[in-house]
Amino acid sequence: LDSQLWHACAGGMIQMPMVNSKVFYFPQGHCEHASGPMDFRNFPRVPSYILCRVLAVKFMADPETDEVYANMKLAPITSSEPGLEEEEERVINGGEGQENKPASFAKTLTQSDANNGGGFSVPRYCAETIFPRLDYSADPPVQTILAKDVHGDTWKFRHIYRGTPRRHLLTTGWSTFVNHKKLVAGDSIVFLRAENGDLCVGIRRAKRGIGGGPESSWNPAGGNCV
Amino acid sequence: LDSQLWHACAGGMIQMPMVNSKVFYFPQGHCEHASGPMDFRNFPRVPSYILCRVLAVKFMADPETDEVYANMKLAPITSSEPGLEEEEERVINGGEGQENKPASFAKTLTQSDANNGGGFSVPRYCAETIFPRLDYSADPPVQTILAKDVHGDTWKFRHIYRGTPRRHLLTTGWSTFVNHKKLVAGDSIVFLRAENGDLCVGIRRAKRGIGGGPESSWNPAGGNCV
DNA sequence: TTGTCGGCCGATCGCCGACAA
DNA sequence: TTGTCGGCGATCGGCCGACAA
Repeated sequence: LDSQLWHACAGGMIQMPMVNSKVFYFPQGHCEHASGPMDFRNFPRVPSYILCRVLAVKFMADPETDEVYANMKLAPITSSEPGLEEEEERVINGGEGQENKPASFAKTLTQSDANNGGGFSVPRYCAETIFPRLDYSADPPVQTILAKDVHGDTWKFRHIYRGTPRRHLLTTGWSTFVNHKKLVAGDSIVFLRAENGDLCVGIRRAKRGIGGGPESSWNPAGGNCV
Repeated sequence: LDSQLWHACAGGMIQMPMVNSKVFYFPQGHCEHASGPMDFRNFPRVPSYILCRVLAVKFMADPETDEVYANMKLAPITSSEPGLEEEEERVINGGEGQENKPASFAKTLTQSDANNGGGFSVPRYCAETIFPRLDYSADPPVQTILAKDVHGDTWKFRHIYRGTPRRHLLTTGWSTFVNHKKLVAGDSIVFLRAENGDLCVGIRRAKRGIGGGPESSWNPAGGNCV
């Protein structure tokens, strides 16, 4: 899985440590994330955190849901090990340099995007910045867009600029995508222009937690250009 | 799972031994059935067959495909055990007495049954023998039919007698059934009238073996009233 | 008796601009 | 700028009798 697309799907709040950097591993946090709350007072010999060196990082995506996650290989660091202190805070950010991140855009799906008539309302900024340039001399301006998902599968969309006032829309192909990915209002879609010019598409599922609560509507990178 | 419906789905060629009867157990046959061809010459100490007593028989159906199978508990018989010779050939036939089998009917689905317009052409014999009696004074004669599948789920069909010449058809509800069960032309459907009067419905998948061969078109009970 | 076909009608899908937030 | 709505044309599902095997 492409690291750039992975980061675009994960969102701007997610930072991944580089291989060979040092991290703290929290056994209780890992355990709770994997299988729910657990009382670690029964295991007093498990330390609350362990200093580790990152041996490997693998960017993954769930074959069913497209949700991204990572596999990391960690090794505990003995206190005598020579440190590479200056490397500790390095992170993989999807691009090489600081401002070399590829352009990407995330939008949370509205009811109209997910339910109605099978169309997707494309924010102008996304259409003009991420999508291939549209020939505005045509009437109406229209083109076919190809986008690769996290599995490398290509999706075809009809991109048209129409209506009064004019706006960008994805029409034919959009509902197929929505149905196949089982998207609902509240889920987000991510468009990304890779360095080689390819257009990529990823998704972020809305939090499905019972109750949901106000925190589930707080989206670290939702609706904003990364 | 009801033993009568199980036998109707399994077909007339399938006979199940009664509990306490004696059977021969073939290890190689069992193994090949479960996991494919195997060379038993590597295991010369495994006998080719073992005389056993049937301790239990459980009639099952795959929750996904509805295909029926059985779980049997066998115990090897020591040669010194007193035999109940007269019981050896008793089988469970789904009914109690000899001619007490419930009426059932199997039909292999045609292209028209599986693909076209969502209807099912009901052979006259099935409609008149298995289905509830239709009121032929109405014009057209029509009724709603309820049928229980192997899981106990009830399916609703519109049964109508129309056309020139007149014929029995299942219309509304049929395509839902076909899609849900993923039936294709060549699969079979079994209707059965249980002793309590309930109508039941089961399915037999067509052989999907590679090549198929002529033997896959030879259906022990297909198309015939059992 | 029943498998397949074309006709046809109604439901749904999905593209559209109007309008307003 | 863009979310939602009603309109409406195209497509599809599915019920029908005709016809022939």
